[in-house]
Amino acid sequence: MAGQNGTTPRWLNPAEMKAWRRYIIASRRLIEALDADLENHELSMADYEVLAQLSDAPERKMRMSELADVAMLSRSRLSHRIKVMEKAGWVKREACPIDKRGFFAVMTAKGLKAIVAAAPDHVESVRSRFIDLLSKEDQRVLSEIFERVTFSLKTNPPQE
Amino acid sequence: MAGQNGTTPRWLNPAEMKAWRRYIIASRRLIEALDADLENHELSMADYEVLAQLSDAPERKMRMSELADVAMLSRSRLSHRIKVMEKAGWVKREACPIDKRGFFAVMTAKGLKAIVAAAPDHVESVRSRFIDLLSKEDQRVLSEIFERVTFSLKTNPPQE
DNA sequence: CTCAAGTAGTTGAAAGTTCAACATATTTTC
DNA sequence: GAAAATATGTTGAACTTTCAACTACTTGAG
Repeated sequence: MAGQNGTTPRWLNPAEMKAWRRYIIASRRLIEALDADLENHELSMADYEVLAQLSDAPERKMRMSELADVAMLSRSRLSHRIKVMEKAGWVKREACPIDKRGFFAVMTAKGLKAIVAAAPDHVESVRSRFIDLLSKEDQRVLSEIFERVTFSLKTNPPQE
Repeated sequence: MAGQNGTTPRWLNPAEMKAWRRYIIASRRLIEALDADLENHELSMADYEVLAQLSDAPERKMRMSELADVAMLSRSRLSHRIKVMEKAGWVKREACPIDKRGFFAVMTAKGLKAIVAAAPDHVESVRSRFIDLLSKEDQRVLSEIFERVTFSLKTNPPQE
């Protein structure tokens, strides 16, 4: 765990504080904006991610737990969400014949249509609000930074 | 608004895609980890932010709507949250004598104790999971990037 | 002064998320 | 090959967040 011991805290100096606050605040606003942009297609970012992952999967279907992993949702959350998306007609469930515990989420034609309609706008949104603001060098630095962050989290995961 | 016109979409090239996905995925995991670290103090990031802002305010009190702004919460959400935090004994509400519509959220001694207890751990958590992974140059680049993002969002806000 | 418009904040209901418990099936172990 | 341990996925309840409506007050125009 982080901190927790009795040593004096290593507070952030001004440059560190600036980097941290700008990053965290801008990121929240960015996500908000991307979400708002997607609203035109009646999709949340999470729903978009689910559909995008399905559209890339072989036969446009994927086991629930794998889908939960790649879309970074808890199983429970995915299960609830798929129920809603099923009602909207974007996906359906299909029992797995090999593992009788398992289910596939399968994208429907309507779901495909929805993601195909949303994708260009979403990409344009990501581009104009983020990617286009980065130089090639910025892209490189950013990739490296967040690769390090991910690696470090893997090495030192929270909680037990 | 982004996209929405009939031109062919400017898809992301591999380097752009890598930068984007690493950033967005690592950021989500980072937030998760920071939240998990805070759980030892029975605080969410949002509650932490509210208490931190209050502890910096004159007399440790702030008008509801200002607090909502600086903590990046909707008024409604803050209102609900303050109700819970009041029950926990961290804050109380106080009517504003000048503007009779208004209320202050005021931090209690117990609230101060909670944030003072949590802050060192939280800072250590931010440090070890993020700041310590950045060189001075990384910090600088990051600050600039996200300053641009914020500026661009201000210039070109979502929705209407 | 008075009325219209705007601002502060709360509320309850709806929607979304988390949590723990559960049913069912598979895998492992002895 | 049975029993124990694990894995898949769902469920309902509790909690959180959003949304739209609302009250009460302030401000500004004429």
